[in-house]
Parts: sequence; structure tokens; C-alpha cells
Amino acid sequence: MPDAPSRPALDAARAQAWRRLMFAVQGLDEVLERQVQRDGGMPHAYYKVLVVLDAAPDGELRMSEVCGRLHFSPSRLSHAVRRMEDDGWVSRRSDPDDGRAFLLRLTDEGRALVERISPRQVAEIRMPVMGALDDAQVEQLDAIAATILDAIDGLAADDC
Amino acid sequence: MPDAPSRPALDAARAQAWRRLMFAVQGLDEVLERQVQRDGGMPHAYYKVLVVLDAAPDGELRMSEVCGRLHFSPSRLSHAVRRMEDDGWVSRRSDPDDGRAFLLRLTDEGRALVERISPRQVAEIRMPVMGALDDAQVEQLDAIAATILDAIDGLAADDC
DNA sequence: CGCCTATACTTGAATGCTCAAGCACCCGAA
DNA sequence: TTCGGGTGCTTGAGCATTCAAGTATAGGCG
Repeated sequence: MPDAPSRPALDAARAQAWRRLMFAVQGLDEVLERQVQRDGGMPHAYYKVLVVLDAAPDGELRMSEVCGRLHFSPSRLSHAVRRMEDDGWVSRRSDPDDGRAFLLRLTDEGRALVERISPRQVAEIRMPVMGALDDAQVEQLDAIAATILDAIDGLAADDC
Repeated sequence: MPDAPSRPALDAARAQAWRRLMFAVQGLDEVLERQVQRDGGMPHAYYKVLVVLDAAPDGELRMSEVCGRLHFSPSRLSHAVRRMEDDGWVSRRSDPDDGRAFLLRLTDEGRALVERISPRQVAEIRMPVMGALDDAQVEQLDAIAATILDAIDGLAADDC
């Protein structure tokens, strides 16, 4: 090995791309947060819960299942569900097969809310953003994001 | 049936890439948050303030300047600075040229903290992530992120 | 059966962020 | 010069998230 730098460094191209990626990440977060707050009066994180419920085949999911899909802590979801139940977007019943678990389901109002927010999100954010990329870039992005995801959960494994 | 959908939709490739991008974004956030919390005992957002101060040529920046660079609200920064001043990472003096403004500066401890956190972030996150991409992908990512950023602040302009 | 650990979720306190007000200062125009 | 609007920052209240406990059920193993 030629030399072992005491601190590993990124080459210029990678440093540059990382910086831009960070900006893009922050920008996307901001814009999504704002849209959901404006159209739904709730944080983006809450909307994600509604979306996974909407996508569930039986229309019902265990809380722990939702936690897993969204990388939420049980506590976070618990607080969120209390709020969303109060607001009437979600209902909760205890799982007949497991006394510890609860099943979440969208109320009719909840489903209506998703159907109000979702198309706007597509029209105002996803379309403009993804539409700005050409077909080749879309493929590239897909591959890059997949690679990043692999690298990341490699990291998560290292922590333990 | 080839009808004109009343709601604009994304083609499958773009929908797929968007989904993966969202996952990657969330994953990156989580991993950065965890690292800074672990190594610095503070939220990643606070660390960003330290970083921009560290990078400032004179070692000093106006709060409004920091707000601008990080897209922070004045309120958010104000709360953050109070905490970081209490913790001894940052000092604040009023701008001699403008009685309304304050100048922020890293304390020696603050600088030391950045120098403790930063190389770990490179070693544990940026290197593994960016290193997983080949040179072509790095260029592609840079271009894609730039395009996304353009699309996003096109959106911000629309809002007003 | 009776324990023992693991799993599913809840709760309350502490922290960070947002939002709406408010204060202090700058600056241009009358 | 003083008035008025704009800028820079602070404050306090309310919401979201985290963290550390705590409760309750499930499921295995003696």
C-alpha cells in the first residue's frame, strides 16, 4: 500500500457531488414538508403513515408493520396515531390474533385526504422534478439511489 | 384505452426512481443524524451551523448570513444559538457596523468539536457512500442533483 | 402450570422546530 | 428632524420527536 493517509479524503469530484446531493436532499425535504403542511395541515411524516395505509391490500396494517416500513420508532408512531385519531384520519382496533398489537385503518376522511394531497404532490413536485431529468438520467438516478441504499444499510449493520 | 388522464402521472421508470430517491434521502438523513448525535451530542442541524462558521474566511458570520446559507428561519437559528452558546461551542457579539445584527464565531472548543466530528463523518458515511459509486455515477449524480435543485427553486418561485 | 424473555405499544419529560408577536435598529423620504 | 417601512433578531406558546420507563400480552421451556 503506497501510503496510509491518517484521514481518508474524498476526491474533488465526489466531494462536489456529495455537497450537491446534500443540498438537493434538503431542498426536497423542504418542498415536500411545505406542500403537505399547506394542503393537509399536517407534517409530511404523518402523511406518510396515511400513504402506507392507503397502499395496504387489506386497508389495515399493524402499527409495528407501519413502523418497519417507515423507519419510525414505536413511540413516534404512537404519538402520531393519537393525534391522527383525534383528527379523524385514522382508526385503530386491537388485533384479534395478538392482544398486544393494534391494527390501523384509514377512515373515509383519511382516504379522502390522501386523494386530495397525493395528486397535488405529483403535479407540483414529482412531475416538475422528475420531468426535469431525461430518460437516461432517470435510469442513472435509480441505479445510484439503489447503490446508496445498499451502502447505507451496510453502515447500519456496522453500528451493531 | 389511450385516454388523456385528467391527472398527470409519472411513467413507471420515473415513479420507481422517485421512490428509491425518497428512500435514499431518508436513509442519508437518518445516518447523518445518528452520527452527529453520537459523536457530538447534538442534532445534525446544529452541527451544520458549526460547519458554516468553520468555513467562514474571517471565522465570523452574521446570523442572517447563516440563516441564508442553511435555509434556517431566524427563529430557528436564534434558539439554536442560545443553546450552543450555553454549551460553549459558539460565541456571539453584536455587529459594530449594524446595531441589529450579531456576529457568530466558533469558540476553540467549537472548532475542536468540528474537527472531531468531521473526519468521522467522512470516514463513516461520505466515503462508504460516495465510494460505492463509480466515477461515471459520481458525474451523473452531480448533474442530476444540480437539475433537481434547479427544478426545486423553480417551484419555490411559483409559490409566490 | 409458572416463570422468563421478547415483543407491541404507551406514557411523560425533555429537546428542537415552527409560527406569530414583538422589540430594536437602519434608512430613505418628507 | 422625524416619521414610516423594512430588516435582524428574540421570545413564548404549541406541536413533533426522542429517550427512558413502564404496562401488557405472547410464546417458549422448565
